[in-house]
Amino acid sequence: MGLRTIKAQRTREAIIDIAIDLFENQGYDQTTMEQIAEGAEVGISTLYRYFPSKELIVLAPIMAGIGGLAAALHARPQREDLAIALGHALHEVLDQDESSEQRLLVLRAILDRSTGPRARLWDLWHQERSLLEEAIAARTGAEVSEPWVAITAHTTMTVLQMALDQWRSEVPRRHPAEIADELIRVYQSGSIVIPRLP
Amino acid sequence: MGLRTIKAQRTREAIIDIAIDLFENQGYDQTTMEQIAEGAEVGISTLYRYFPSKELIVLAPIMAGIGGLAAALHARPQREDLAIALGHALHEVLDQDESSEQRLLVLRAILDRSTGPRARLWDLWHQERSLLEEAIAARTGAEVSEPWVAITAHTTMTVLQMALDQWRSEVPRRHPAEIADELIRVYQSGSIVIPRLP
DNA sequence: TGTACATCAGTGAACGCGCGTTCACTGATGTAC
DNA sequence: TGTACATCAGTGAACGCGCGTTCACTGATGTAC
Repeated sequence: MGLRTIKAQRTREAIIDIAIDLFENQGYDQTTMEQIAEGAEVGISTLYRYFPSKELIVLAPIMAGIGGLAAALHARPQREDLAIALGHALHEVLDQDESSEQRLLVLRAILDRSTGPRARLWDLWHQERSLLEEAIAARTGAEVSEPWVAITAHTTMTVLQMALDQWRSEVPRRHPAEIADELIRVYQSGSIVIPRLP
Repeated sequence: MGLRTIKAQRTREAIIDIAIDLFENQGYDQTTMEQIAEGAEVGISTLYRYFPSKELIVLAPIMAGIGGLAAALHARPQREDLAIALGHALHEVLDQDESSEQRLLVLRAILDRSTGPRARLWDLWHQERSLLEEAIAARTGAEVSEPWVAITAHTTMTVLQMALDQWRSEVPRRHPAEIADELIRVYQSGSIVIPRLP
């Protein structure tokens, strides 16, 4: 990697770091792009070279971590059973190193307090689910329109989401993947209450 | 109801009608509050008397229809089995008259094309799920933190969401509640693929 | 190793834009007597 | 039934604000020879 690229990465990191810092301390809405630029010691126009919008400064690092579930499924060997492959994919996405875990916590705390980006995050989740549906269909040869495909995708995303939610609220924290396993066991126990026909 | 109230409702309806019309024909982002005010023949400040933001003009009618699942559950008799009560609640929320169904279709089409309000809608869904968790916990005496409560709420919301998604894509359209019933049957058949422990 | 040129990160200043707020005001509707 | 007052929908015009865009430019890094 050339020096130019390294410097560019440093700038990008600097922007994210200072932005998260400001968002955390004075709130997302109260932080202006001007302040971020000032803090990162770059011009405002440089900000927009790296991030097309203010929202994406917060969301990019989150999606780098959480997104990619569909990709993880694609990467599993073809002959592997779908349910098992989904389990592996979940684990891969939930395996984060310590430092990104810390950052994730801060980011989610910021999002909880700012509707705009939080809502945008849900939108990205929905896009990811859509991708997952396609990946499931592609792997099994099923049509995306078949109900079970959507149900499987929904359920998998639910496990992912619940695992992270649970993980955030725990003290002391277990590993997210561990929590996901527990949830999967609850599902498999068959004791789930779901709506019944009236 | 007094004349004053009636007139106010008319104004509110006029605003929504013209706004939806404009959003549909020229796009949400391309429509300004000024145009809406002009079309509804009121001042801009009047707009903000009825809707705190541009987004809520689109979302208010949607949430009036879809929201209220938690409330519907609360309204079910206490002694009724939870699963059955959830089934009823779903039906009540999905039972719409013909005209609101039509409007719902237009609204969702608008949302599909405009990230901002669509994302906000997901956020409202999440809030509704949160309310549903509380309602479930309250009814059963369970703690909100118990995993099965969250799973049940998630699953119920999923059925609701999938029913509406499926309904939107069908030609000819069945009744949404009918589709929900079919989904419930798929769930109960036990043939759902969910992630398995690796 | 040096030179000439290409590429690209970063600049900075100006600007358009539309959302949402504010406020003192008008006039119709509602109510108390 | 009439009068005096209270309430509240609607006005309109001005404004703050910050996001995102634009563009011609600089200077460091990269590359071809």
